[in-house]
Amino acid sequence: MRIGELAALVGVSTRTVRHYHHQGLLPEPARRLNGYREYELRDAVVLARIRRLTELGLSLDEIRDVLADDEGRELRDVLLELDADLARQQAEITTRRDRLAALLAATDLGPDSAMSPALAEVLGGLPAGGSRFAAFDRQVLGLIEAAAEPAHRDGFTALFRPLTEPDAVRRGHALNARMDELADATPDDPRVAALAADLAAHLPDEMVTALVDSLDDPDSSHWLEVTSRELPPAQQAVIRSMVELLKERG
Amino acid sequence: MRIGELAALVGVSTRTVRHYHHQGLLPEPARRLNGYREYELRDAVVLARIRRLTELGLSLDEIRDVLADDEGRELRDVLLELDADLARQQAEITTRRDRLAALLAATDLGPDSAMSPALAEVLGGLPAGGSRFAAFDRQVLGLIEAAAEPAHRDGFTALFRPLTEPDAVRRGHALNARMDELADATPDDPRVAALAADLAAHLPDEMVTALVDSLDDPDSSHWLEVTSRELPPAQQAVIRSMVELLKERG
DNA sequence: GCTTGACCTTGCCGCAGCGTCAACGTTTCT
DNA sequence: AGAAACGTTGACGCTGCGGCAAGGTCAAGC
Repeated sequence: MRIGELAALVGVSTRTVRHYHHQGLLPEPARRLNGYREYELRDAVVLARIRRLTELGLSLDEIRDVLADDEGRELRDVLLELDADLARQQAEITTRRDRLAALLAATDLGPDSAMSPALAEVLGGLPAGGSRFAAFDRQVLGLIEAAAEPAHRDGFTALFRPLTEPDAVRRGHALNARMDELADATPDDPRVAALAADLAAHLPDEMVTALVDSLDDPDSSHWLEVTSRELPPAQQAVIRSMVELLKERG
Repeated sequence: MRIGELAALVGVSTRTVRHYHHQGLLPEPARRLNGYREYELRDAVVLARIRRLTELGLSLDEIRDVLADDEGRELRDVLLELDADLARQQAEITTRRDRLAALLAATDLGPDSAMSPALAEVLGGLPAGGSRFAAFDRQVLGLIEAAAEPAHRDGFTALFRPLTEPDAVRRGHALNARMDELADATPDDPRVAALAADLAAHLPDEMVTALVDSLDDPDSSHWLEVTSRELPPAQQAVIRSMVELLKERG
């Protein structure tokens, strides 16, 4: 048998057969005088076994090990491990499809497409008008939703609750406006402390504890610092001051 | 923000961020005087969106298209297509796990590990003794099981039925022995025609039709020729003769 | 004898999505 | 001043082959 016949017999390409030779999976057969490889039925049997194992999802390395260890319990171990891996993949795909479905449902509703339904609702409550600070809110909320660890997500989302709860939208509008007014102020402006106090006052206790817990993690406090870094100084001062107040409460 | 901060914020490596720049997914930000990239919050938001889409399973190319087409129905189309793809993958993994389970169950039973339970049973019925031809049977059955198209599998497996059915094992033993006797005979030996007739006589009609159908396909008849090629001439003659008899019956 | 076409040979590039050096400059802390 | 921890570009490595290049070989038909 020449390589083309072997390949057709088993249902692979000649390129695949040569690849298996190169990887040491299938031993190189004898050559004819002209250099052609000359296969026997045994080679086809081995090749077919290799194919069956690859179709099950084993890597070529694993198959080489299995074939080398000559039919022992090695195969069982590899197969069990593979099954566990496949189970993991199944669960992963299910998760992804669930998120996809949620995302598709959200795109049917509104333009805030690439976010979770919960966040889209929150953003819908944010005043869309000319507030500069509301735009900042949106960016940070989007980041938290997409990137923060789930453990910290609740704490940080809490920071924005006073601006976004349904019966607080108008109050949130006012708070954002007061932030906007501080764009050109200095950090020692008296309105800074006043606004920080008002923001802190609107946070319910359980959210404060979640937030304070998050801030214990150095990664998270760095998160807060980096995101607020491009705000004007007075606005940064508001946030720092508010966080201090919350830490005292927690 | 420098690249390390950005990466930590979103939860990726700096290598990943640079890779996205290189692929045109994330625009290159302004540089500081020393050449360092200087990021803003907007970049983190975009990066986080890219991550969410990759985690859903979109390719970087697709994500680039989606981001470019700026939130249109493009996204919906891609997501729907992706969901279909994931559904396909799920089905595929389920199939593989089913086969894995069958294979694991088989390895619990006997040493003929990498074959289906049905085939393992058949092989168990084959005489294991010194018959050279029985060894050939094993090889070809293994090949058929693993490699032949399912459509042709039944036809070819049929060829071996007379040797392997439970109440025919002893007869099979005899037939194999008669094949062995022909190892050094010439194709015109009278025992060739006799053995071919006996083999053909033991095939039930429905198997004959399946086999003859398979032989209409040029691929399949080539299959038969290649596998028998390394047999001694008289044994090849038996098979050719038997196939002729079967064609007349079908 | 010559061409044509279907085989075969080796060898190297390409793919996706980064990880992982290498070889070097910058900033920051001590 | 030196070390640690950043940053820069660039190039190779991984999987499982597909595809191409640049030939050599062989059977059939003119």
